Amino acid sequence: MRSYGQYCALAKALDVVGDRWTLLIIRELLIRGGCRYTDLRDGLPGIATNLLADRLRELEHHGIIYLEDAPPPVATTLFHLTERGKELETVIQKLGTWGAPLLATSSRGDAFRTHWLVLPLQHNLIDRSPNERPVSVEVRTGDEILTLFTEGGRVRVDLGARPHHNAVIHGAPHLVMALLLGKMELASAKAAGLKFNGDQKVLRRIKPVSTSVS
Amino acid sequence: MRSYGQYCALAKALDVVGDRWTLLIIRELLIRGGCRYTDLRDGLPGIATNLLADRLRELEHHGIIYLEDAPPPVATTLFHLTERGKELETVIQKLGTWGAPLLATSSRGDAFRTHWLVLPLQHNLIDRSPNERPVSVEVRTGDEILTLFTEGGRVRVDLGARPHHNAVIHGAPHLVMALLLGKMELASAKAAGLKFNGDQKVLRRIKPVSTSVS
DNA sequence: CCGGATCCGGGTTGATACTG
DNA sequence: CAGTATCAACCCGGATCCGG
Repeated sequence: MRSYGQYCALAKALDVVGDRWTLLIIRELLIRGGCRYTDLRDGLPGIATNLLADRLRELEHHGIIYLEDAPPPVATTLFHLTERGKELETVIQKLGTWGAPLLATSSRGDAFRTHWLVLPLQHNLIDRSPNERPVSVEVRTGDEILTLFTEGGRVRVDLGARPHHNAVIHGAPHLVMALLLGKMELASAKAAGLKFNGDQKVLRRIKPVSTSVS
Repeated sequence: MRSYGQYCALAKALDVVGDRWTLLIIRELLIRGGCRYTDLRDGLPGIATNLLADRLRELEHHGIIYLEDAPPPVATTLFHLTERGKELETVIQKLGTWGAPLLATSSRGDAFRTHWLVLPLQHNLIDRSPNERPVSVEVRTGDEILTLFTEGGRVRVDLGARPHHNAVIHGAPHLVMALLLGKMELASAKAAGLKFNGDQKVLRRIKPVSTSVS
């Protein structure tokens, strides 16, 4: 992208991360940590492969990501965020919070990846009973499985299943989000097709930070 | 901009404000309030007039701005942010904070407008002695004049001069910012060409929030 | 299969000129 | 003052190809 050429911090930030796809690439790296080229392409449906290669080059040049030559058995290069790159998490969180209301009117043809739920869930959920024993919830939606678990008053969200969990939520992404973010009661969500098994007390314990939307 | 087509709040936000120039237009409206078309063009050096017209149309369509037909004496249309548009201030503040370190290595040919300093100053300065009588500082840099004044523990930054002020700072933008944001001592700033007249105590009273950069 | 590079058609941007 | 019109240059998306 051509530089705005303005002596302004916002313009300078956009010179680096204002390109199309750039912030979405950083979203992927924030969620998943080190990624292979193909992992990124899978998490960014619609991106052209030459654009992904271009963006990764620019991001490395700007010190936002670095490349790791993974040792054998994998023998591939992994892309990681630098510390400077990780500092973009607050930017992405604010943009996501602002954009969350737009999901309500989302078109049905939208692509979806389960791991996209990690950041909004992690930013909005807290453990209301941090002194009781830890609990975890398995979330089955889309093509992958997420696990929510309490940890030090916070709620961590990880990709993949765990051997133990106190409850399982299974259903369409918007129903899962509406239930967990307190926009819908369990009964309504079930009526809309969501399935819930296990201890319902976890829903009173894992709650959104406030009445916030995203 | 073509939609990313992803069921993700970040992608939806970028569908609306991810276009080139869009966030800079919102910056202008945040700083100055209602603007005429020409005000916006002047505050966005480098933008093509057809792009400005396109972006304003899209922003109105998305409910980020609205048009006001200013009554005579001015008899022109003014562009305003809606409440939804004003909610982007936190996004812009985070992006600006992230981008602030990039100003250090800024090229000398960058365009500059004095009012671009309003948001970074207002976000980073507080009144360390909110119970004493209010003070104000006139800042002369670039082509316009700013006035800083304490108000309820905060520091407000407005465009234009005031009849009364306790001190005047006059010099290059980067020196003004370095002094006010605590990155440079007054003596060093003066040695670099900054001029300071009036009560130096205001510099111990109007201070950056922390050691933050932007 | 992985990590791209190359090519091409179409859409977007930027500069300038022009108009009500 | 507030845009529209025009057009060249650039960028994007999709497809294909290629070396490890």
